[in-house]
Amino acid sequence: MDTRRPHPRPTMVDVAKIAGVSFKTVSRVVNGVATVDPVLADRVREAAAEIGYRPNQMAAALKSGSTTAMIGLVIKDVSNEFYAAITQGTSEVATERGVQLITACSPEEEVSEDAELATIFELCRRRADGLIVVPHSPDQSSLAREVAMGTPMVFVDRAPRGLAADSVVLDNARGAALAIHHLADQGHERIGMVFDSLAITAMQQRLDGARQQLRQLSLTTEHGLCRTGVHGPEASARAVAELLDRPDPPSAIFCGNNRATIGAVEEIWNRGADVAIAGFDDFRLAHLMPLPLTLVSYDATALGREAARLLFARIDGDTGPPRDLVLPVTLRQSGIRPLPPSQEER
Amino acid sequence: MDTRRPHPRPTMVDVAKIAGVSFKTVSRVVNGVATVDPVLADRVREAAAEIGYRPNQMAAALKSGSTTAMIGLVIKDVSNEFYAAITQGTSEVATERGVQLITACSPEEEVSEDAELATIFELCRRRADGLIVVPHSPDQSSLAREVAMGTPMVFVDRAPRGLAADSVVLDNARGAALAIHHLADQGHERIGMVFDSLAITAMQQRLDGARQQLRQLSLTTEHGLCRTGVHGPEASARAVAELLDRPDPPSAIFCGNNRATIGAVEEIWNRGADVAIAGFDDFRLAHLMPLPLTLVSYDATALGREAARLLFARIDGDTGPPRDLVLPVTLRQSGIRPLPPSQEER
DNA sequence: ATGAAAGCGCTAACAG
DNA sequence: CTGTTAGCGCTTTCAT
Repeated sequence: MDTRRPHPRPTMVDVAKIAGVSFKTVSRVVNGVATVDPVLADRVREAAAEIGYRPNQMAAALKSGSTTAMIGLVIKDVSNEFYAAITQGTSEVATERGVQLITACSPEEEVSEDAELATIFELCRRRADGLIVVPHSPDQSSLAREVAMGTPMVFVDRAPRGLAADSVVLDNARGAALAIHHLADQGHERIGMVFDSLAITAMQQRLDGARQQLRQLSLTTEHGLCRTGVHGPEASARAVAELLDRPDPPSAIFCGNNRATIGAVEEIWNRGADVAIAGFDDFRLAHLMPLPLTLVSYDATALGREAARLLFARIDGDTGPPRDLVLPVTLRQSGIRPLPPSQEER
Repeated sequence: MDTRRPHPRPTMVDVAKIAGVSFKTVSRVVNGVATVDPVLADRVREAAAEIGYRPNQMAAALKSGSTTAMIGLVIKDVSNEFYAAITQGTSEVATERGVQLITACSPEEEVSEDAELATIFELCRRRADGLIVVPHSPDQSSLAREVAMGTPMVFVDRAPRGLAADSVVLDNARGAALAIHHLADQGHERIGMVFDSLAITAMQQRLDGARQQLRQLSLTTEHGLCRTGVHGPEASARAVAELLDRPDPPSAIFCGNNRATIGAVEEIWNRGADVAIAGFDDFRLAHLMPLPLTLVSYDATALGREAARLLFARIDGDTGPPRDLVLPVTLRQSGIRPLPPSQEER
């Protein structure tokens, strides 16, 4: 492979030659050190502009103890609204600090534990100043050494296991409880539930929160009304169909995440059934869904933002005990009423 | 700032010391050079694993002519479905090549030309092997030097101006023409139009395509029926309201992008008006919109994927003339009928 | 205020 | 097959 560049990038030495100074003076000017003769500084800047000099950030970062001014973000899939929001939040804070974001997403549906580890190690090889990880592996203990060696990590949406590190998560149990409570308030006594895999901590917490609230309200928690391991809208639509086809169908459905909610909307709309829907996660266009929806809403961007803040605190030397931030959730009414012009409440 | 790391990252020398070899042998093992005594190689690997050695990729990339194995992606806002898809496509191809993606998004609504340039230069300073840019500035001529110095760039959604570089764009004019043609087929003779700022090339092309098709069909192109500079769903809803409040309202609306389409859906649904909607851009959940929709659809992920392919070809030394890839668009019916159980066509 | 020399962690000639 | 010697582009002592 011919790796010669047409016009190789100029270095400080090239600039120095043109400006007629030593390359150290160039370094000073580039770094904005004040103790440089203004005349020389101008000459250097001129020379730099003339040949299009761009300081090599990677070379600068090589000096030990210095920073690469990059942080890594390990997520599953940016095209997912939830991860995109996290990315956005992280990116905002990083940009404020002049830090670049390396986004490493694993496109595969099922991220293997090894793949996730490999991605994280790769980011360590690049000497990212820190990592924000939305973990999918059950255990993070193998990362302890990387953290100890100076790559702080913050975990999002799921606290780390086997590793003392910061995390930012949602108040999952409470959100689910709120939703169940609301449905019960509406008079529903048989509530069906649809959850993604319980291997996802958040999902387990939501299920727990919902179950506890059901018990507290003395409503049924029979197993037949609860589907788990439901992945994606299509699977959710099928699960909802099965629930509604039971001899004793639920009159309301609680969905563990937005994809499940969407599947439920599809199925219930297609049947024209009168079944109330509540779901965890808000989503864009929820307000235009053809059915009324009760959603557990929260600021997904804040997950990324807060994670970034925690991370930068660590990068800046904070050595306090791990912090677990729990972001609040609220209940929100969404969706539209089936008949456009009439504005009456249900 | 105390930048000491608790346990500084070990280097090749550290590994070499433990394995009792020269650090060059470590280098060979790490790089998988075959000509190493298997016994020594094993000892090196063992030592490396023992102390958690991670080769410093940045130091390796310092050697002239080598690559950083990172490419930059310059977009406006990942939380936008369109950009997220581009990111996803780019990421997939990059991952295949073992290349990391630096995502640089400008969170501001109005990205200044300078900010965009600064972002690109920053990525050059980091010596990204190449850049994928969704440009918002009107002119790219100031990037010529960076390209000449070895940072190839591929532009997405908009061809570069003042710079000979590859681009991947949509067949905007054709998509708009298709949509107009379809509306005309449905019997609509007065078609209103809502576009975002025409400074966005794609928007101008869509308008041009629509206008030409209208003329070809001998339909009205009166200025009062066409709104431009409409940014976001709310503005679009207002624009649509104005169009519908005219003494001679259109019976159909064509929207220049998905955000405009969403605004139109909101407004038309709220009024319960019988107005047909067509729009550029497909979007998730379009199939659950409460009104029938005709959408100009395309594979947004492919934009990123093809851009990445072009970029890697350049990185691999392709010096052919710039290529402009035009990705096809198709018309798709979406949305649902207002009354759930009845399946009759309109 | 400026420059010379050393070294960051690694790769790439060259020797041994 | 292995080790030595130079750099890569920059920052950081330490002199001048």
